Amino acid sequence: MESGFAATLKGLNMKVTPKRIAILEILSKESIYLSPEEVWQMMRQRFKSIGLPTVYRNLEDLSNGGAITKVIHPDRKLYYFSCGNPGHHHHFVCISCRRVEDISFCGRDEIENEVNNTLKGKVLSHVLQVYGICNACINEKKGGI
Amino acid sequence: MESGFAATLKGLNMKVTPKRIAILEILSKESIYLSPEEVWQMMRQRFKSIGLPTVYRNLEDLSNGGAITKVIHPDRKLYYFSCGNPGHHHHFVCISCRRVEDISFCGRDEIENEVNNTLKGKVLSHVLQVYGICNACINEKKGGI
DNA sequence: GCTTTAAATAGAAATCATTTTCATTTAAGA
DNA sequence: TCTTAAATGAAAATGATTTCTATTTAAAGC
Repeated sequence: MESGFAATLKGLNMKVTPKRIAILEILSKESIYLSPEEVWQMMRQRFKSIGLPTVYRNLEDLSNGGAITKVIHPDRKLYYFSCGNPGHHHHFVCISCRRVEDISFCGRDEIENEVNNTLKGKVLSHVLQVYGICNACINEKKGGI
Repeated sequence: MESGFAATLKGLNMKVTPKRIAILEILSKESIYLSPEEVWQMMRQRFKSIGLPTVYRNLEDLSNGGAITKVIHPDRKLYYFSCGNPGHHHHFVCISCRRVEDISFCGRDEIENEVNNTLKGKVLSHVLQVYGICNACINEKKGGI
């Protein structure tokens, strides 16, 4: 039997390569978002030869395919994380530890209504992302570390 | 009497310079978002000597002060527009003509509830932006240009 | 108005995240 | 296995954005 990651790649019509599997493994083990550079550093522990462009390319392709997700970050750099939830939804990002959690609130209907009826326009997409402090970081601070 | 732009700058404790006034004038005349480069090109028509870094710095400072607003753009580059609405609100961005319009829907209460009660975290901020086609662009297409 | 001084600016250069190029390797279907 | 398009490594390029430093300027006090 093959790893679920191989099936994921096949589902995206991407060739199943060891490096792509490894990228998916690395991201799925983390509950936080990572930069391409950080993924690359972790890949370098597994592969004697691995180029940073390969990491950039694969992260981009996996993201476009929906296997991983981009974070909207104020510094406008690229960050990715693995999100198992396949449906449309949004994320809570902890600014202290980088943890990403799903939120179910969306507001698509209200947005659709307002754009259709008030602006007389048409909605194509929307982004919603919440920044804050996650439960673990709140408790850590309470405990005084 | 002085332009409202001068008052805006004073309110931000920024010196009132002709270039800052011009940047505010340029952005407030547009209903679309502009890149720093585009603002610079327009500034060069007014000033014989104007550096691109000056435009970048002032756009950044004006944005931090709340006098102008950044667009969240998929290409991760900087874009700014002038938004007179001082309260917390979000924007509809036309992907056809770059027009930016206010939307009143926010969802802050629902988000706050979900993060507090379900994730047991704390909300610090959130971003919401809607992409679509504005009324003018819809009608333009209907007319067949 | 004239001085003073911190802030703003120009111009040039640096930064550096990201992308491109191209030669080589590899996955996977015939 | 053989074939071929796709994936990759390494090096180089790109280009938006930022930094540096000398010069200019806004504006507060005289």
